[in-house]
Amino acid sequence: MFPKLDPLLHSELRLAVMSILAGVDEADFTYLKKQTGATSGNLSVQIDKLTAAGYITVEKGFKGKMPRTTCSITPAGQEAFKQYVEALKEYLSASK
Amino acid sequence: MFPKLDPLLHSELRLAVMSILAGVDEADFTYLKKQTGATSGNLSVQIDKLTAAGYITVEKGFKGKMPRTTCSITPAGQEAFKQYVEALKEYLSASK
DNA sequence: AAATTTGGTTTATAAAATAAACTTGTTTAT
DNA sequence: ATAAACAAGTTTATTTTATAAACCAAATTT
Repeated sequence: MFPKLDPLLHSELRLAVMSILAGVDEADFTYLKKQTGATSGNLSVQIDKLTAAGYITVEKGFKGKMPRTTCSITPAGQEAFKQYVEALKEYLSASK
Repeated sequence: MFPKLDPLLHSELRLAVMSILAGVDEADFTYLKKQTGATSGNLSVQIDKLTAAGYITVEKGFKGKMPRTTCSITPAGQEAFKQYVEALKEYLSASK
């Protein structure tokens, strides 16, 4: 009746990050930070977890002389996000 | 852009419990346990938290000689659940 | 050249989820 | 009648997460 919710996605910040990345080609660290309102530390940690899970990829480069960390969602990440949304619907609609 | 998700509801088990209670008049401990597949300990703890938050009420009685714990959602709980669902939609649809 | 800002990472702390162990009483089998 | 097994939980302990605080290196501004 209640499917398991992917613990990697069932986190406010990671979900917000995935939600952003699901809709764009790529987004850099500072953009994600601004959009989510997260602290750098928290964002850094959660990006690591999503990377370790293979849900996103991170590319480190430079914009001019300043470091730039760019994140993109992977196909596996897209799929996991989709599955999570489906699973969540079961919870939200169980009351009907 | 991303509203805060009520931490009391953003928990797999508590959400499942609330989801069930949102649709019925009342449900007892064992029913909730069967439906959610949770362990007794976990369920007990999460019920306490929902009670402390004023989202549900708990009545203890007996069915024959055996103890029976009955849970019901409160108006505050209904409202919180509704708000949570609304907030969550912002996350899920951000990619559009 | 000193102070501040940018773009982060690492480490520490607080909170949550979960599991394991225990309690109280009941039913069943011997 | 008594021991064993079960029901319905609660309490305590352990593990996992989330979050914040502190730190770092390089770049920019004053």
